[in-house]
Amino acid sequence: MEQHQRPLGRPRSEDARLAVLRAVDDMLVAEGYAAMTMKGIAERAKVGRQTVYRWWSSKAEILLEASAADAARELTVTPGVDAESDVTAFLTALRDFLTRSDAGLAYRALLGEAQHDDRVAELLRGTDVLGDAARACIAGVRARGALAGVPEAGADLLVAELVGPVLFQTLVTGRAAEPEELSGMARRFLAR
Amino acid sequence: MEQHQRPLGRPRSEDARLAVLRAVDDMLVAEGYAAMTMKGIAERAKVGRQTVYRWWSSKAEILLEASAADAARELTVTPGVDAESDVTAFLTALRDFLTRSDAGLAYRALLGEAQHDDRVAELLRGTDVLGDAARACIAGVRARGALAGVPEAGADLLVAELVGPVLFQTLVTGRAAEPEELSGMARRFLAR
DNA sequence: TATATTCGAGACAAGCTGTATCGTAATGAT
DNA sequence: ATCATTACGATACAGCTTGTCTCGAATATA
Repeated sequence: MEQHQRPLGRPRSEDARLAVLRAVDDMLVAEGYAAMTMKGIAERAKVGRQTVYRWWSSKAEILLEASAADAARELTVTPGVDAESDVTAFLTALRDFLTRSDAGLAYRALLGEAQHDDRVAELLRGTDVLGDAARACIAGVRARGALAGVPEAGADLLVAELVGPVLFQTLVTGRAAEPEELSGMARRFLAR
Repeated sequence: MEQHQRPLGRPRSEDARLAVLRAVDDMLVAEGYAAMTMKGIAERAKVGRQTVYRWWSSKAEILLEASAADAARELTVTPGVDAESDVTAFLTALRDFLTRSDAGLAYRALLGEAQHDDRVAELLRGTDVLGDAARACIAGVRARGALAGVPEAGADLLVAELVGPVLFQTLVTGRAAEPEELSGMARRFLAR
């Protein structure tokens, strides 16, 4: 009866996969998203061009795979002394992610591409790092008794009000929020 | 002494200029930003390719010129009965702009491009339609006596907290805010 | 008339795209 | 051991866009 637990033929090369992910990571920082090409990625990874196209259909897809894990890790905040400090810590992590981190640079590039490519938009909604991290933060402070008067129903709205201001500052003004601004946002967020 | 009030040589063709702006507007809706090319724009406008490059250096620049005036107009809100209704009206206009309007589609494409092209980022900050409109809204409600306890100093922060949530919903979740959500945002914004 | 600048049109080299094909390598089935 | 199947790196290929350059013609000023 033996069904193939492994598919037929030569197995996918893990070396090639990692080389491609690595190349994309490096090139994003070194040359920027716009200058990155599928051809350049293959050459930098020392990999056949067809091998890239076989497993990914766009540079956005590669970049997402290369940065999603880092993004989630950088946005995970360990609980502190109280709800307000937790929210402040999350907003600080969010600011650092969006303005300083390589994974954040990748996320911004992907979010940008999503604005004029529906396939990338879908892709990005499949792994909503920002939303997931924000929801985790909100669940944490709820477990502490904060936001008691706020119904669970409007969870998406809460996420938007928590993440939106910092996202706006990064995306449109290009300015990183100051610590006092972040703690102010956290205080007002919890005082609703 | 007669200094040239008009520069020497054949003057720029206004017909060609308008034809290019028109072509970009049409193509954005018909084919999307990604499919738009400088070559395609010139052909659609029935204009020489060099003529396009002579006056604009990228499709982003053309698109900004083609949509900035519409954007500013769509984000201008006439004062209503009180501060809260004014803010709600602004947020509603912002939502409609970002999710339904052609000019908003252009703005999202430009903001997206700005995330991986520094020249577009600079360009966009030169004419900050979202920020200007938000500041106008805030100045309006301040003239009504609202936000009295909030110092003028943190104006940028106010703009971010006003615009951020709706921008987040549009850009990352792709969802248009409900009217109750918008009025809730307006109420909380004024209650700080 | 002479000069200067723009116009539409198109040539041109360079680069990327996505697919196809080559011979080779690695794995499972018989 | 041999075969079938799939992935591998490498490369060729047509099609497209890019940005620059050139051409003759048009339209303005001096």
